[in-house]
Amino acid sequence: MNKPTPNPRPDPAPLSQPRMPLGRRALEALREAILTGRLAPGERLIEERLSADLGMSRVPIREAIKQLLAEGLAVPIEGARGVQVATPSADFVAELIEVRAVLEGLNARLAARNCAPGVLIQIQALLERGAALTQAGPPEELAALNGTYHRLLDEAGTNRALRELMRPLRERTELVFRRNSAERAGPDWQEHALILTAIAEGDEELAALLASRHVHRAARARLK
Amino acid sequence: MNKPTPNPRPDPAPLSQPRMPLGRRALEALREAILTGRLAPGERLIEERLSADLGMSRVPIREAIKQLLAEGLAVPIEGARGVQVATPSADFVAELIEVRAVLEGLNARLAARNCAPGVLIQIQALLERGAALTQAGPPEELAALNGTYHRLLDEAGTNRALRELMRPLRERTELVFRRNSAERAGPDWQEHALILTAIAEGDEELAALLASRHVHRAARARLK
DNA sequence: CGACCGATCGCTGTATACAACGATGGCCGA
DNA sequence: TCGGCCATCGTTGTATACAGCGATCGGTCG
Repeated sequence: MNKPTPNPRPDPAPLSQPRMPLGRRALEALREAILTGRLAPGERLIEERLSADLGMSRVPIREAIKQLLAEGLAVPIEGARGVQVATPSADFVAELIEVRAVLEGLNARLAARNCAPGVLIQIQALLERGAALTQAGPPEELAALNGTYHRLLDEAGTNRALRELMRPLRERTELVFRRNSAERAGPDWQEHALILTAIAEGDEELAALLASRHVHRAARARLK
Repeated sequence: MNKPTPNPRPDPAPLSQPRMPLGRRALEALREAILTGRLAPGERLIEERLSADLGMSRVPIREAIKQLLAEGLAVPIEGARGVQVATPSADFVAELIEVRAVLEGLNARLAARNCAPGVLIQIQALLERGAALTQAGPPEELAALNGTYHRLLDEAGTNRALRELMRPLRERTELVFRRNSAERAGPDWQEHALILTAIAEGDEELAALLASRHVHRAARARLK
């Protein structure tokens, strides 16, 4: 009964089902639960409870929670043991936005400088689909589209270090703005198109400025 | 009620904090080992071995290694299980520098805008001590001074989100540049003084520009 | 009736045990 | 002699067990 698998499975597994380590599955499950609000901000993350919910032992859960702490989606409970879903203060959100604006600006600048044309075309197509859905599209589809947009834009930036830093930043702001994101979708997509144009024309300065301003504007619009 | 400690207490090194959780102690020990080069870049991190070395079980070690992965000081081994100390390629270092330059620029800008005078005075004093040590000081003392400088500058920036991002970035570049850092100390300290002056005068633009350029220049000087 | 004090319990920190997977080296057959 | 297969082992993934700490609640004493 020899299972000859000398091949180191290059199968790009359909995320999170078959052969992925439990720790990673737990992480994705928890992250998704937090970002969709199924785990509300301030809610405590109890290892035992979560392990029962997800059908695994506490060990992978613990691992996932530690990762969430590193990403800033969860925070240690003030003055006690335990962890809860992050509830960033308004001050802290402002600080996050300031950093994110600068980094999105850098990313747009790098994209304008280095981006391969193929990626630009992909983004262009995505933007058109997004603009069409802006009016009547189901919210979760729009959110998914937004995620894809940012992933492509990261790729366009061609800076892995930057990519690593931006992902958690985006998730943290998403965690805060999730509720009021739908209504702002229209202006957002318009600005995205402008940024893309600047990138396509190789105008570093303009692309950086537009991207940076976009972050500030989008945040302000959702805060009032 | 006396403490019946059937627990064998092998703490011959009470130096590293009395009541700190083991996971944190492991993390600090490993981080320090990596940054000082006692764990060389490319060296594999074996849980069992490290747990024996540090006198604890694999669990806290595992936790620490996961954290190092999140910070980028360690990376998963390509195409196999296991983790090794990071060995950033020249390309990746360039990307790190680009990001760091932007963030140090932002930090200097924020410091110029918001910094409390008390912190400035502290940094001023530090710089003078550093300048004095530049010629003949022992290398590790200079390194410690440099660390203190950056911590104070972070505090001056008054942005926690930024602080969180910068620390691992600095450590990753430090990991690469460790060897050739001593000889560049002189010019570094001079530039530090210039940046501080700009901050003290509230000149955001200049402070940001100087800080950003300083990162690029220091990196270039260490790469040739 | 109120406040302090102690037992209980829920949860996390840590250790140990076991399973699974891949790598390595030796052995056998061609 | 060389190539392929098999046993073994090293290392990580996962589960379970236990200890310790803090919070909560009930009881007793002022």
